[in-house]
Amino acid sequence: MDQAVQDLETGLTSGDVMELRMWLRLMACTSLISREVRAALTDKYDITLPRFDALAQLERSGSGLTMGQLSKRMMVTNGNVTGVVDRLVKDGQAKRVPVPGDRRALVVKLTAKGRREFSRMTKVHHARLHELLDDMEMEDLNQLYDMLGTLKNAVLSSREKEA
Amino acid sequence: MDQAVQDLETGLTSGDVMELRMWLRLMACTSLISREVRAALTDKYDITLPRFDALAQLERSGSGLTMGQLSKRMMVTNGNVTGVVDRLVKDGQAKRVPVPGDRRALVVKLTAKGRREFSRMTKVHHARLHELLDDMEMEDLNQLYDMLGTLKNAVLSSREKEA
DNA sequence: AATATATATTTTAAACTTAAACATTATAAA
DNA sequence: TTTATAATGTTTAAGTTTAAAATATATATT
Repeated sequence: MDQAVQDLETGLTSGDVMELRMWLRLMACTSLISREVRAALTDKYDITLPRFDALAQLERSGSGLTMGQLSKRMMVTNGNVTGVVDRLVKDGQAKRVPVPGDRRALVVKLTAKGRREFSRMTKVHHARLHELLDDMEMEDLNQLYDMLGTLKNAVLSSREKEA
Repeated sequence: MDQAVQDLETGLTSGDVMELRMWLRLMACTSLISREVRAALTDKYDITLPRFDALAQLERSGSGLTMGQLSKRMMVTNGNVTGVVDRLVKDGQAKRVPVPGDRRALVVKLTAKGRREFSRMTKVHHARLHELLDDMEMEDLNQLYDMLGTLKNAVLSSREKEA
């Protein structure tokens, strides 16, 4: 992005200011929706957002994910996933299965109970999201989705350049 | 948003699917940028993102914020702010000042040290954000900002309807 | 084979986060 | 005034999160 007029006070260009504003608003939106979605889930079920996210990734994966894969998809650190999966296992929603041929790795799989309960939870999750976004036009939603894609690619490509 | 064709398998409409996709991508973007910005800050300074956020809110406020106000602006719970401010105080970056006329309330203010250190940190923060968003066209950035505003308003108005 | 390096996961310590309970002070109502 | 209700902030318990260290296994090099 082009630099523009520089503010003598703050040292910020008008581009910097726009970047900052966008970033603050992005966080605000995520935080706002997160809170509502979490509340909907925890009101009805004994589940947290990270646990729900893990179940969703496992369901989507079909046949399970290694701890490392799950960590990447949840975009959290490795050690974090250990604790979340521990609790899923304790409650019988997931299980750890050894990987034949690699004794380091473990595949996490949903249990029948986990799949069943996730299916119920996901209905509540989608319903709450739908309520929250009811005022959004389909067109805006699509456009926002595309713009976020542009953003994501921009950030990813910026990271790659550094490596 | 209008309902559309309903999928018999999942019970989701095409609108639901779009809502979900947008939400997942929103979280992904926030998470992606968060991680980079946090790393930039913690590499150079002994500060965490929540603490930096608190400092930013206090700086912006001019004359300080009560615990409750800070909690609202940071969009986290009341109890959360107690701990974050505790650490700022411990490190001499902020102080709690009694409010004359209301012995329940406390105003959190930046110290000179806090202001000085925040000013240095914020440069790193903006620089990292600028690197990450360098590939974004100014026009796209503006458009994204506007769309996020639409989203924020949609969610806020949806919440109000319920109350 | 022995050594070095890399990969997969867990553990640890410190901090963050939430919801709910608690303590204190303020305001309204009887 | 006395009592009830509300507001402000802290504490607690459980869970999340990170970065860094540790453990165990796999792969590559010599």
